[in-house]
Amino acid sequence: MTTCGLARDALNLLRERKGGYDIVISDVYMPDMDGFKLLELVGLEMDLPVIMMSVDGETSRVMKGVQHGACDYLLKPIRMKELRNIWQHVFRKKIHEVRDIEILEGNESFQMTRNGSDQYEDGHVLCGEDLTSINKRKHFESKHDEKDTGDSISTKKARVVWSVDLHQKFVKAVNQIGFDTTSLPSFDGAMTGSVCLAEVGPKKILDMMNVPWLTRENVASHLQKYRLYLSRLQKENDFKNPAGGIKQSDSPLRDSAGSFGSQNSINLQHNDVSNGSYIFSGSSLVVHNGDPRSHDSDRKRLVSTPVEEPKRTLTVNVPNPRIPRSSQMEFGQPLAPPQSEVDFGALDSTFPTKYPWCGIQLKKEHNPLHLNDEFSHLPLPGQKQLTQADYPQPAPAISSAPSSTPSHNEYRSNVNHARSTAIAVDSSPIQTKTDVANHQAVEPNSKSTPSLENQGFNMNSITEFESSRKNINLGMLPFTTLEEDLQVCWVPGDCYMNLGLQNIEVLEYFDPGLITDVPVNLNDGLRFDYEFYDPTEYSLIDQSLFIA
DNA sequence: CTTACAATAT
DNA sequence: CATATTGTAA
Repeated sequence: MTTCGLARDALNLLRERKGGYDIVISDVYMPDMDGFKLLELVGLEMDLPVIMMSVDGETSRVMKGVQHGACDYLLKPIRMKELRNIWQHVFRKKIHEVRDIEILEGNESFQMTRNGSDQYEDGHVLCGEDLTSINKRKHFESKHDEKDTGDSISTKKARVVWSVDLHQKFVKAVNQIGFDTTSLPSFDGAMTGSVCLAEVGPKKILDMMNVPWLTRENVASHLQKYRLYLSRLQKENDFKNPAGGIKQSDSPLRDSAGSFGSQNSINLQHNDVSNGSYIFSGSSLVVHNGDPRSHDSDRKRLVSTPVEEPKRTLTVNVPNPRIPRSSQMEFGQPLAPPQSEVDFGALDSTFPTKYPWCGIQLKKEHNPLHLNDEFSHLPLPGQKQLTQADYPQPAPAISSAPSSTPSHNEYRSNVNHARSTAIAVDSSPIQTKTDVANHQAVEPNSKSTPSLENQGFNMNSITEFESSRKNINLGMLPFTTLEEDLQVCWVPGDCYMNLGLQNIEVLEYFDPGLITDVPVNLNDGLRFDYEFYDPTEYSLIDQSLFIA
């Protein structure tokens, strides 16, 4: 990527190296030339997509840009999201040229540029930046205006997204390693598991995963998170059956792992490139009876959980001092074949069974399972991120595909909230009723057109989500005793990633009819990664492109 | 403003 | 390599 302070310079570069650049991003206001003039010249002399940007969002100006041939007009505090989408312009163009090729690498290729045969994709940015407007946009920008923008963007290391897909690989690797080393997974014995884990290191995992661009650090970081997650799960389990419960806990864990595997299979392959986005439909499928609202289920789960064991929650706070990491042990159980889709099935089965009870308290035993499930979810959360973002397209498909695969939702939303919830929860007792009311109000929409709404996404919903959960809980358990409340809180923590399990439970919970209310929440949850695709942008993109 | 994630430092 | 800290994004 090349940045220029003056339009003339940019023009000269473009003329010198025709073919050396793929896209031009220009500010409307530049010291030496009007952005529209540049746009015009570029349009006349070369066939490059030009994107205009400015702090000025006045329609007349935007229109002018478009009329002069700009393929996009970005308002200045430009966000990564928007930048992620500009590659589309290049892509579209290239497609015509039959130069597809690596496009695919997509994600990163776009900004980082890989020099490959193609020279590179450079965009050159001309701009006088007015960073001023920007919020955080940073110091870097302040320094050298123009360059900074471009540089900062390109420079920044792309964050790894740990899509479901990726996470699956990760889990698989962990399990395999554990498996091999221990060699005898046969028992549930936590010990074994723990041992295995101990042996598992980022390096090995990285090797196993076989994902080229991933670094050891990435894996290490994720592993850290994963372990935390595990420990958390363990804690919960411990509480549940501190002494005897062992069995249950173990098995469940395994299941969870397996579930992941299953999901993987389901996932799309596009992912590799970058999409992690959609992937896991599997879980969702399991969850709902047909409804696409995967999220809902999660939340529901929360609800259910509370029901399950209220008392403990209290204790929870002071949970077992037990070995913190012990949790891993369970985890270690990887023994169970990772791939097992079976687990999934199991889940499903559970679902029905639970269903019946739904009424109120399903409980306990399942919990452990749930936890596991949750685990699996972990991976999902990250999806949005940059890297993946680029590729996108599939997402839309999801929406379209609705009937068949309502499932694709993303877990991630759930994940994030979990903790917050916990906190919030405490307070919740009081609020509960009110929340519920609100929640319901919202719901209506979702119900009417679940799929649509999903697409529509609810970006904001986070808060709503949480509230919704609470509501649900409340709704479910009007009485919620203090204890219950506590549980609620507790659960959330666990939740981190849970989807499937929660979903299941939720369903049960809901089935009774609560569902009607609940559903709304679910929809919200669905929102997907949608964000990537702006509706507008989306339109821009030709689906055909992807298809190709 | 908070939470959660991934990166980076220790 | 594990854990703690930091920086960001939602």
